[in-house]
Amino acid sequence: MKNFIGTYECRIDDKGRLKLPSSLVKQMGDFGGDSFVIKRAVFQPCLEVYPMKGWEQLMNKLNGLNRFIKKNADFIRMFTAGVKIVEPDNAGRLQISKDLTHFANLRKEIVITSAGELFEIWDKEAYEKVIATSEEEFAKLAEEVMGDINFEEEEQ
Amino acid sequence: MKNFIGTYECRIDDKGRLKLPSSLVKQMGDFGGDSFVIKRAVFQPCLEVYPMKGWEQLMNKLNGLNRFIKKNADFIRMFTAGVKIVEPDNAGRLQISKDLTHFANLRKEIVITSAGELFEIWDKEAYEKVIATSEEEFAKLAEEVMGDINFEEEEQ
DNA sequence: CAAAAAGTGGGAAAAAGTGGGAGCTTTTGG
DNA sequence: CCAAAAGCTCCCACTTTTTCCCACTTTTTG
Repeated sequence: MKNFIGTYECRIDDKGRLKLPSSLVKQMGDFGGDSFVIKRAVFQPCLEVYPMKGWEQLMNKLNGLNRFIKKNADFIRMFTAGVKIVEPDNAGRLQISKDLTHFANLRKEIVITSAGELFEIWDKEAYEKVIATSEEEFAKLAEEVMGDINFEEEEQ
Repeated sequence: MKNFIGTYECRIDDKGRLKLPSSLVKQMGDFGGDSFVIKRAVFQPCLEVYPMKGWEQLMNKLNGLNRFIKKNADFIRMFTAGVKIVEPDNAGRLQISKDLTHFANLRKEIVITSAGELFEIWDKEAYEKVIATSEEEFAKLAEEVMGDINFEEEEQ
């Protein structure tokens, strides 16, 4: 499965159009189809953009959940709240709807950061704040998250 | 896996292009492919350059993480902060983007230092400062980091 | 010392980024 | 239910930045 690579700085114009860096536009072309899904992120005040295909796979997983269990139904409803389909215009811009802009606190300066099969859209200020989290915290995270991964079994 | 060897001094021109020492360019050729990933280092104000192949292996590991666990998502974001794809032009220069230049405080004089499967790019002044760290501290580090490694069972 | 390699600089073409108008659709408020 | 306003889309044109290429200077090597 393809992955997005890169962090980019860009901006939103007065009409709410986010100019995607052309490198990202090129990468998006590799995902087959112009359509993408944009939605609120779960843990942070930012937006997530999924290639349609990846989104469908994710939804298939969600649909496997038993909706007769209340918390499953609740989760699905919340997870899919505010989902929109978008596609870049021919100048490589994404129209971001008002409610999403508001949710993620997007102003002029934006940071786009890739995260594997999706990318995130941040207000620059908020992004830098999150990234500037203390080194100790990152070190701790690194150990917790990566500590179990075995780097020996490199299958080149 | 190949490793980079050496420390080099070089400079950035007015257009933000970093001339790589030709010895390094030769080494880079051995990593298969012209593409490299350049990113912010996490613990130091310098940049790191990965051969694309090594980067992809690393990212494959990260992509195995479950992003519905918050600390995983946070870790991925922090680790991939400031990532860009670069490749040397045919004069052996790397274009360093504005934001990365700013992050690492790069001015004219640069030091490149290899660190195994990646190399680091430092502003010369900052580098000298870090290196000037007291010898005792280095000695202590050496014990902590290398003390447990068994040098006997080297295969090949 | 000559020739080759390494390092530097700059200009022009191409690509990326920016802005705005016109018209259609949706929402809001009376 | 209608009118006005706001939101969105599509299109075109202009400005800025980046990329690519070429040519010159400096250093190294035999």
